[in-house]
Amino acid sequence: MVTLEDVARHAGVSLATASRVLNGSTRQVGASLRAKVEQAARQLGYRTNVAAQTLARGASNVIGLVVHDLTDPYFAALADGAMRVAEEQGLMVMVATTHRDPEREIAYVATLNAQRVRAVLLAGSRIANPGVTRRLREELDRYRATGGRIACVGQDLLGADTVAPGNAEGAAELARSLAGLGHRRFAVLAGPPWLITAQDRVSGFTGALAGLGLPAPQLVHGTFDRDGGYRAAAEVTDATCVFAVNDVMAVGALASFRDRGIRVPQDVSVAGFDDIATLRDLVPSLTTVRLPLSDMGARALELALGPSEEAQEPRTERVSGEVVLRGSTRGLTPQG
Amino acid sequence: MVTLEDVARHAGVSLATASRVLNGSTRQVGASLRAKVEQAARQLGYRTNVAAQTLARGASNVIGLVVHDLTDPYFAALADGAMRVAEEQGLMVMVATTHRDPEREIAYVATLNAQRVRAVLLAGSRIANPGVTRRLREELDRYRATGGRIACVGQDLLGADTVAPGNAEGAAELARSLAGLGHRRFAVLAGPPWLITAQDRVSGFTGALAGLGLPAPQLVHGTFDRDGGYRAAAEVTDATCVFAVNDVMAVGALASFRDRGIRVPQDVSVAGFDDIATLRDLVPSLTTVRLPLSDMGARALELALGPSEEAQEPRTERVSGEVVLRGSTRGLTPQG
DNA sequence: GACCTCCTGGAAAACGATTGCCAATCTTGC
DNA sequence: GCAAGATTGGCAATCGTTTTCCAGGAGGTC
Repeated sequence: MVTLEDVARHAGVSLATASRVLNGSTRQVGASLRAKVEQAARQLGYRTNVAAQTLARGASNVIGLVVHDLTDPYFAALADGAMRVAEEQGLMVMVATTHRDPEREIAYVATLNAQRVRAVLLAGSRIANPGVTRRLREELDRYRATGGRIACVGQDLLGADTVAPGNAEGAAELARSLAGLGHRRFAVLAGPPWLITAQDRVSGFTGALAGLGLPAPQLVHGTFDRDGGYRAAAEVTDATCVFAVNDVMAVGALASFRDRGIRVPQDVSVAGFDDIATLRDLVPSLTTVRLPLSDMGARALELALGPSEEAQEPRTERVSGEVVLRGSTRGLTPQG
Repeated sequence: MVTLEDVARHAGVSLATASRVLNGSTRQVGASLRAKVEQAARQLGYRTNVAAQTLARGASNVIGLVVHDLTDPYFAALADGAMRVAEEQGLMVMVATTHRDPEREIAYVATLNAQRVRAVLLAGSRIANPGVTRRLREELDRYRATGGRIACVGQDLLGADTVAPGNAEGAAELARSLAGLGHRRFAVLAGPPWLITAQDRVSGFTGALAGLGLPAPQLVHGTFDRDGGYRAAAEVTDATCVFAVNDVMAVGALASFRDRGIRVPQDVSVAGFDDIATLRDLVPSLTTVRLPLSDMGARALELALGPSEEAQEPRTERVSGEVVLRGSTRGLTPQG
């Protein structure tokens, strides 16, 4: 294991000089010594020991990213955006997946705190559970107290900088668009009642329908994934249009209808949310609300790394979704 | 910033005792002191400084994972499997995405070496470029020389433990299955010529056709992603069955045919490779070769962490793919 | 030529843990 | 009741950097 001391000795300089040459420093080093050190480092195959560097500097070059599930393209896209920014800044990314277990989320924040990561990004919906949220906040506060930076993608519930997708607004806009196509009787595949992202999308959707004087939609709860959409779709009765609160659930719904011989969009229209890139080639192509996921991930990291602005209010940056009408929804004659 | 020394003082014990209580040690500590230390740690909100721990122990609790692109579900599935094992072992995962740039891959290995990660997992196809491969090997050797462990998913080209999918064999088996359906004239959307995974799948496929006495397929090269499949499909002439060397390309091919009014499978059959979970709900559902991606990622990490078996030959573990015939391919009458 | 400033190089003190060794106490077998 | 052995606690060295401070030399000004 080659250490900086080896390099210094080999180059005939002091430890301090070697350090100044090889790792950024404000101090200048004379050209001849500088060359000697660089050559010695190359010859010996020296690699900085980042642990020692982190210890000495008191700051690491790592950021932590906590997501629910990397195989969910939603989180993969967020992660991709965050990693793009991280690379630009010369930072490494430590990824933790909670698989939707809030306890694990808390534990990972503690672990990332122990790692003294520069910033923690929390992606994914908060859950409506005051006890868990309080303990997560405590853990985050502990982290923040020692200089840690935090940003979230999702709801502004943790007193941290947040990139907040316009879930309610996007769903409302979608509801109005679908109503504009002539739909009157809706069902919502609503996901888990405790998931705030799901809640917001449901309430935005139903609120907009109410605003148009339309009857309340049928709500079917279930899991937030493909199978949840599949199962929930089977319980839909008497609707011309089904809104699944995310694209992956919409895919499940499409499969469910297909398996039962119900045609989309002829017999029922289906809409989702997120506009996952991998799913854009579905047939029928999915009407949805587009979120700029990769940019949201990137933006969240930028927020976290931005100027600390001590004691200032945490910033919340709203991102609005854009309704994209595609083949999975069809227009109805006014008589429906 | 609470340090172990603060905890020790607060508990009225020595640094050594506090360390032994709070971080695993073979040494026993008496019950009363142990309780005092634990309480002090809790009260003060102590979090181990992992950088210091890593430095003192000379070993970190982090593994590095190098992938091409996290938004590609292939890599997401591999990463998911690796992270499952990592969590079981109490390790954190640092993820680096190369976006298929081999220079970045080399640079990331150097960075992960500097981080003194316990193991590096290299996922994704090697490229057929001796110069780059040599420099990557040099960097890996440097890492290995200091005790680093390495495993790959893909080709056994780096002298490291490898989980090697049976690309050639799987493609050959697929070719035989498709021939069994009556197909005689094939096209292969072959991806980039320098990508070894793509090469292997192409050669396995064409080899099997030759073995059956069938004419060589039309080869169309292109990028390894959805758009590559889309574009390559447009150049196919006179084939009853198209093999895209991965599922994502097959999705592009399906879209291309659809856009041009060519029906799948009535007018042409399409097959892919990998059996990506997110794409299982496509219509027509994709004939493909299933790889246990998540398990492969998990296995790779297990190999890397396994007993070091000094100077032993690197182990290569073969994983075979399983042909899954689905709706995107149809049987032809013997006359074709 | 004296004095001051600026610049470069090195010695040594952190940074926050782990752990080898020694000493003190407690068991245990006789 | 005592020696030998087993436990337990603490001191201090160590891990590989960064960075503060100090010393010496070069260059500039009066």
